[in-house]
Amino acid sequence: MTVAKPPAVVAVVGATATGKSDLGVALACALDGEVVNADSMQLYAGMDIGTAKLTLQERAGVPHHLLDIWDVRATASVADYQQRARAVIDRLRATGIRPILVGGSGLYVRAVLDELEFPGTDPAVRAALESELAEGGPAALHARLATLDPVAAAAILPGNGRRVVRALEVIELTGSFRATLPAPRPYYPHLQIGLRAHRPILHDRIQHRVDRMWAAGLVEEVAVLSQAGLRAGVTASRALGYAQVLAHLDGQLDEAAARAETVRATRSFARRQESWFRRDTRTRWLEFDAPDLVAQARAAIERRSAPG
RNA sequence: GGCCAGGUAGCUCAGUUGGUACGAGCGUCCGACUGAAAAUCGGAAGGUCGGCGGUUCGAUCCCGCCCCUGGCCA
Repeated sequence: MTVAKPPAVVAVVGATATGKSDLGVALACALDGEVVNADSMQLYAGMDIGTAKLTLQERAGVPHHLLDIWDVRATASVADYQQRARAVIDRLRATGIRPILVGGSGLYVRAVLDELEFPGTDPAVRAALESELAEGGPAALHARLATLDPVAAAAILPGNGRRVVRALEVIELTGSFRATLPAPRPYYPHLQIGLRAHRPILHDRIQHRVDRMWAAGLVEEVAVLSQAGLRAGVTASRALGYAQVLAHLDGQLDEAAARAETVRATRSFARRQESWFRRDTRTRWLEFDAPDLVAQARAAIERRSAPG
């Protein structure tokens, strides 16, 4: 009687609008798996249309974990996500269920699949640094970082106030800050499948996706969330589509401009996603529109699982 | 048909009172990324300065003609 080994984690990553969610469901069905969300914005309850969250029907009976776990007013936290995602994955693997991690948030995926420990945070320290940033700009803070941790300072560009603030916060808490990602070391045995689309096609798909979001009532969704405190959330209020519609509701953009700006920003985001996942040489890239996409993915997974 | 404004990077526009375009924003391409990452920041490639002729040592900038765009007048 052999005890079944816990299944390796399969991750489906890539740029937005390449069909990750659908492939995730298909693989879950084929491999007796369940989907674990790795999309930072789908973690928010009520953000459905703008995050292209799969409907219950589209999930086809496959359990989806870690959707709708945060209130739109809450600030996102990779560390919190990491802990929750690993708890879910541990549970699934222990019962022989294949976890299919699906999402385009690079850091989130990385935080789950590989060794990565996030130093703590302190709201008071952070707030103080942020007000300093707002008043004096990033240069002064970066100069201070250079005296406290030259290595970190060298790795963070002087104009990047956001990262400089975080670095200084961590230094105040722990004495140093690691500003470069370590070489990946797997936390779980896993295979990362990347879906890829040629840029012009991807751009076209993004345009159509945004059109569909508008037709499906994104403006109304944002209006409702606005009542629920969306503006108070530093993360959710900046989400693609949501930020632009909020600007429109505030009269800063007309609706056409909000829509065009959403397309523009989403394309730009897709570029960053590709850049992130491309950097990870372990990613197994598949063409998003391959007729036998699911079969290709399964083959890759079987190869991964094969002994030797 | 006449008058006016304008034709400079893929787009929207700066600029040079004649001496190799300091261009900018956006787009495009690329990169970084450890508790906001759908965030944040950086780099690169793009121009025969509408066409033809003239003046000049030299013209994107001056002159002439032509073409195109927008507006006004007929």
